[in-house]
Amino acid sequence: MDPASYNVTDAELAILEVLWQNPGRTIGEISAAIYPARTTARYATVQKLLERLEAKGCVERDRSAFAHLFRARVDREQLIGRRLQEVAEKLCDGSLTPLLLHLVESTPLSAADRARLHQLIDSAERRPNRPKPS
Amino acid sequence: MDPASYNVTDAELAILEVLWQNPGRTIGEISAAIYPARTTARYATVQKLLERLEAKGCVERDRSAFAHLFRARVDREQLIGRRLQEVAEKLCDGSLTPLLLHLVESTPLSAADRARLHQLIDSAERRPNRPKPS
DNA sequence: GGGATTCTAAGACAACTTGCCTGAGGTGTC
DNA sequence: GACACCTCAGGCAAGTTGTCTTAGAATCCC
Repeated sequence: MDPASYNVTDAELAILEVLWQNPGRTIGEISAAIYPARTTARYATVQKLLERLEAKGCVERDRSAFAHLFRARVDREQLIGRRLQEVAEKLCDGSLTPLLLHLVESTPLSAADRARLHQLIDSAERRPNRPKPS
Repeated sequence: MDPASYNVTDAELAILEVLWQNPGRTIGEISAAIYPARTTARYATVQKLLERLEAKGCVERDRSAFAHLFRARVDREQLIGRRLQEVAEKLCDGSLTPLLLHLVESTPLSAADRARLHQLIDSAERRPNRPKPS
């Protein structure tokens, strides 16, 4: 697995969900948030998953304290972007546009959604390159 | 693997690509299209992949002839839809709308793309349910 | 009709992934 | 110094994935 590939498994994602809501937690805290009973085995499982997440660049570890503190280095939007990119590469020759068209055709949209989309498309006109998510 | 899950691997996708372009082919023909040299081993590999694709409901087999004829039962759009659904379920609580918003914000669009999107969004208003892809 | 070719069917296989766990030791705290 | 909690290193079973082997049957061609 090359670094920064953000190829996150289900169990790893569960940990990221915890870190997104509570940044800077120890293994013990994360383990307690996911599993009700705090056993040594569960603890080690979380540890291993965090180790893999760190190797993938999805999590950073603060080793200054005795109990290391973990923090997510990727947010949900980045993961979404990565997954969409993968789908595009495998099925659409790398282009995201077919995905976009597919979603517009197949997603039921509220009036508010439609209005927001119109607005976003127009603002994209003035912003041809990737925007910062503010 | 439950049927109709459309969980297609890379090697299986390569076979579907062949079948999309040439419907109703034998294993030998598919094998020749993917691998230049037609060895027994490569033949058996294609055979196994087709067997798995059939189990997933992605391919149908016509056993009436001596050499079975294979045909894709899913098209590219269905695969795209399935993958997008998976991403939505894992990262967006099952809703496709966040994916759509993400793509509109991050995909560089041509003027023609934007015009087409505006039109599709408006036509979606009159068609709240899933359309047939004609 | 017999040999070569092509086919089906069944299964073995290694490499990898994924989620989980064990054990051996360090560190802090009362 | 006993106890709780921590790190680190590694093992493991089950599943996935792409590949290959083998055995035997149908077909083709001279």
